[in-house]
Parts: sequence; structure tokens; C-alpha cells
Amino acid sequence: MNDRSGAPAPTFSIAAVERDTGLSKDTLRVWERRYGFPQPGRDGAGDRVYPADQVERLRSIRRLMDAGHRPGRIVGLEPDALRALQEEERTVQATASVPGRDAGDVLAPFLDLVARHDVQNLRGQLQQAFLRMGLVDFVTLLVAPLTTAVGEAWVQGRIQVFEEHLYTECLTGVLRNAIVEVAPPAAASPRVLLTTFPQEAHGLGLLMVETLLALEGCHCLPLGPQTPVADIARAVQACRADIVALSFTPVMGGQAALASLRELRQRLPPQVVIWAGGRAPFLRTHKLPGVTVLPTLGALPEQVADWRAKFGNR
Amino acid sequence: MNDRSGAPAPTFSIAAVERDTGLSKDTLRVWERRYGFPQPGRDGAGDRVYPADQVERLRSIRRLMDAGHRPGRIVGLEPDALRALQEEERTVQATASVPGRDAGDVLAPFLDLVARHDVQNLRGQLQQAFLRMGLVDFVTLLVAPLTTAVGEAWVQGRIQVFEEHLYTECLTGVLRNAIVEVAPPAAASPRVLLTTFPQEAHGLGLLMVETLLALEGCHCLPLGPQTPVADIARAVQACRADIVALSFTPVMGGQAALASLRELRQRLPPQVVIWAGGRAPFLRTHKLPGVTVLPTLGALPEQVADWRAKFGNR
DNA sequence: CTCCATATTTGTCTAGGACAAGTTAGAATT
DNA sequence: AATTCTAACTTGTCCTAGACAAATATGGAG
Repeated sequence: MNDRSGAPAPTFSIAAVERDTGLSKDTLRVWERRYGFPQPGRDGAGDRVYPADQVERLRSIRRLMDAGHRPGRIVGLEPDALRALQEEERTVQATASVPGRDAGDVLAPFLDLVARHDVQNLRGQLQQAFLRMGLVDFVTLLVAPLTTAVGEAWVQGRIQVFEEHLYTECLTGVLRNAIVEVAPPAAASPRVLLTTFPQEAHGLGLLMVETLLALEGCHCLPLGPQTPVADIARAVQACRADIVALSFTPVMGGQAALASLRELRQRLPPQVVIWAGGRAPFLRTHKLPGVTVLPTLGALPEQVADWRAKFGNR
Repeated sequence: MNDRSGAPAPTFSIAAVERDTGLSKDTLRVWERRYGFPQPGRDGAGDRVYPADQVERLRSIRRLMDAGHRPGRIVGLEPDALRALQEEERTVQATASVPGRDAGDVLAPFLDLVARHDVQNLRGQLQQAFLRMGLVDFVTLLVAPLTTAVGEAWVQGRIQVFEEHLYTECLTGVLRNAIVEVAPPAAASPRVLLTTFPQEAHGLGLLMVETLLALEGCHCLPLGPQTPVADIARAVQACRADIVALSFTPVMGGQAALASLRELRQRLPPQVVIWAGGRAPFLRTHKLPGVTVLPTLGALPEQVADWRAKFGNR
């Protein structure tokens, strides 16, 4: 980034690497021991000092792991091999989405705006699409696939973190605006509490769900992202929620997510339903007793109808 | 919460405690060694198991630390003594805000709505206040003090975490809506990038600043909360930002914040200005070379004018 | 009352071992 | 050939206990 600077090459403490890569200190140390990478230098106090290129390589590894690769197979790989794998990912995904080729073409111009950081136009185009398509189609046919595409582009290193932040922020504004226009019914049911676990900072999925639920006439209790499990349980009790809807991205490790879900299930009264949705792989691969998995946003109206059939006459 | 349940009392792993209290595993272990608290049990594998009441006590300790107390003095304290300190905090703050007694009375009804989880009315009242006061007064005279008051109430244990989340979410909606109505000038300057560091999840301050900056005719580049330092630097370069505005709550430890600020300063070109604002104590107590501290929101227009006087003629 | 030197406090880092839960691969059965 | 079961391997997290640097407090001198 800055070749010409005479300043010393920027380096990273283990804490900084943890923040920037999302890999815990324990993991970083154990990888070093087991796989021989990373190989940080040491400062005067004997503390690890990571050069920038190793951090970059760790980020690539992290992205590939989010895409399903296993550490043992990729941590030792040279940057070239990592790039090759990223390329492969892209091909696989392109193939997988053949039935939605039209969709891809719809998304492309938006992705382009993101990559160019053209927030003004991005916002304008999104707003326009919203008005043209109507809220339901806008969310299910454009926003959801687009968010997935942005996530995939990030995995492949085609989009920077800050570009993803710009996109998220932009879309948050548009969706928040849209939600206001859906007049919330005074005392509707079911009462749905929306949030994510503390490790999951991504709140876009919640907004999409909130939009659709509001349209279905549900009473939404949005808590925003990152509520501790204990507080979710308290909120359910205090707000008399019928359903807890949680959103998961691949960023949240499957193990941590499963543990938290089990803990939450244990703390909630049995009649309170837990909905789990999002792009996290563990939602598809694991059985979650006492949790309803929403594979897509399209499944929402159906689930709401289900709930009303079962509990609606309270 | 559940006295009557025959289920075994819920317990917490060290990871769960870290999430719920914000205290790192290392800190939890070292406190145990030094101060004799917490004193978790052990499970079959020899892993620490924290009972619920110890977690609760840790939360109280955390809140008091955010209010400026030192660990060595309070970690060993019994719950009664902690409650006494909390009470003291409340008294001190009430005294400190004597000049704003009017303000306190203005805030009280809103705090009441938060404590009752009456989101519907809270939103309505906020919206109404916004229309009555106008955007600038709404943000500086109501939203900012109210957010501070909510934070203080949380420190004193009068407000639950989830209630604070409800408040934040509610207000986010209102502010986001307001921002849209401020027509953004096409190519204004300065270009201000807004975000927080990864440890700082609170984004309300950013929205307040964005509102006021938009009114001042600045070009805002909101990244949302929790951008890694390296990505902030990249975003500045890619978006040609003139200023980076960062927001800090007491939740973010002073040490971590200072380290990140230094790192950011080192990575940015010298002509890019860093603004730091928020309720975090370290902003008042420390000298931050190369960083402009904004003590209050009221200082914003002045700072913008300053920048324009110095660099406006690019 | 202010300033500086010394003492204490405090969070983070280190090492390398251990283990349980999850995953893969291979064998045995249908 | 497909399915199920078992054994081997992976992998993240947790453990102990010591060390140190930076931040903060304390006490003495000006």
C-alpha cells in the first residue's frame, strides 16, 4: 500500500491480529506450533510481532475457512496456492448459480457501484429499485441475493471490508426508511424479538426479516445486533415475546453458535419458538433440537402462518 | 428469575462469562489468582464453571469500572458493598448535573418509557420531540443527554442491557429517518469518514455526528461501527476522506483505544485529521497527539469551520 | 499547591500440555 | 452399491503459573 514510505513497515501485535482476522490468540499460537504458520518475529519483550504480509495471508485463510475449507489443509499453503483456491471458489459459485443467471445480471451493476465506493448512486439505485419492485420483492429478490453476493465477493477478496461496510450502511438506511412506512399494528401477534448473538455484528439480516414480518402483521421487537444470551432471555420474559429470531453469517463459528443456541434454548420457556436464519453453513449441516431453521426469507410467511395456526388463539 | 424451576441452576463457561461481562479470559483468571474472586467451580474436565450469581457480581464490577473505579479496590467487595458504591455513583451524578435540572426533568419521561419497554410510545414521543425542536436541538439537547442518561442508568443497574438495546434501536430508526431528509450536497467538503473501532459496537454517536455534519454541509461517509484499523486506513485512501471521526463509549477500555488510535494515526497521511468523541473517560484524561478531541457535539460546527479555514481551498 | 521520582497496580503475553467435541475414513453390514 | 458403525484424526479451547511493561498512585521536595 505504501511502498515509497521511509517509515518502518507496520507490524502487528497478537491482539491486533486477533482483531483484524477474527482468529483468537489461542488459535494463532496453536497454528504456529502445529502448522508452522504464521511465523511472527519477536520484540524486545519476547512478544510476537506479525509482519503485514502474514496478516494478509491469515485473512485469506480466514476467508477460505468461512467458505468451508479446513485449517489443516490450507494454513500451510503458500499465497499462490491460496489464490488458486479463491479462484476455484469463484468458479464453483458461478456454476452453482446458473439457474439464477438473470439474477446475476441484475446484481452486477450494484456490485459495481460497491466496488467503486459510489455511495450516492448506490443509494439512489437501491431506492429506485425499491419503489419499482415493491417492498417484498425488493427484499427477497434483490437485497437478500445482493447481500449474499457481497459476502461471497468478500470471501474471494474482490471486495474490501470497508466496502462491505459502506454497502451495509447504505442498505441499512434504505431498509430503515422502508420499515417506517409499514404502519405497525397496535397489538399484533406473534410478538417477534429480533437480534443476534454477541459474536455476530451483522444486523442486515435482521432488518430484512423485520421488514417482511412487519408486512405480515407481526409485532416486531428489534434489539439490534449482539445481545448476550442472558439478556435475550430476560427480554423475552419482559416483552412477552412469542418468537426469537436470530440471524447468522458465516463469520460466526459453528461451534460457538451451537453452544449459544443450546444455552438459549435451555433458558427460554419451551413454548417460546426460536427461529434461526442466515447464510451460516452450520444451519444446513447440523440438527438443532428445539430450533426452527429458516432456509430462506421466502419461508417466513409460511412460518408465521404455522405459528398462528398453532398458538394464534391465545 | 426462575426460582420455581426444578432445572439445575444455569452455569457459565469462561467463554460465556467473557461474552456476558466483556472481561477477557486472561483477566478473569488473573483476578481469581490475585483477589480471590471470582471463585468458579470445576467440571469433570477441570474447566471453570461460574455460577450465575458470580457472573452477576462480575457485571456489577464491570459497570463500576466503567464509572472509573479500580479493580483492586472493588473486585474483592461483597455484593452489599458494590450496591452501596452504585448508590454513591448515582448521587454523584445527580449532584454534577444540578445546572441541568430542567434537562433532567425533560429526560425523565423518556427514561420511564425505556424502563417499561414501551417501544411504541418511546418512538412516538421521540418523533414528536424531533418535529417540535428541530433537528439540531433534538440531537444536541435531547438525544445526546438522553443517551448519556441511559448509559448511566445502565452503570447503576437501573436499566437492563436489552432495554438499552431497545432504546438504541428505536433511536437509530428515528435518526436514520431524519438523516434522509437532509439532502446531501453533491460534492461537498470536508469529506468525513465515520466509524468506530472493532471493540466498540455502539453506533448511536456516529449517527448523531452524521446528522449534524450533514446539516453543516459536509460529505459524510458512514462506515457503521466496528471497522478494523487497517480497513479504516484503506477506506480513507480509497474515498479520499479529509477527516476520520471516531466515537468512543466507556465500554471500550482506555488502553485498547489508545493503542488503536496510535496505530491509526501512524497509518494515515498527516494531513488527514482524526476526530475522537464520546463519553469515554480516557478522552478527557489523556493527551492524544495528532488527534482532535471533541468534548461535546456542540463543538462540531466550530471544528468544521476550523477545517474549512485551514484546508478548505484545496 | 505543583512537580517529579519511586512504588504499586493491572492487563496482556508466554509456553507447552491436555482434552472433548467434531469430522473423516475405513470396515462391516445390509 | 448404499448404509451404518467404529476408530483415528483434527481442531479449538482451556489449563497453570510466571513475567513484564505501561498506567496509576503515592510520597517527598521545591
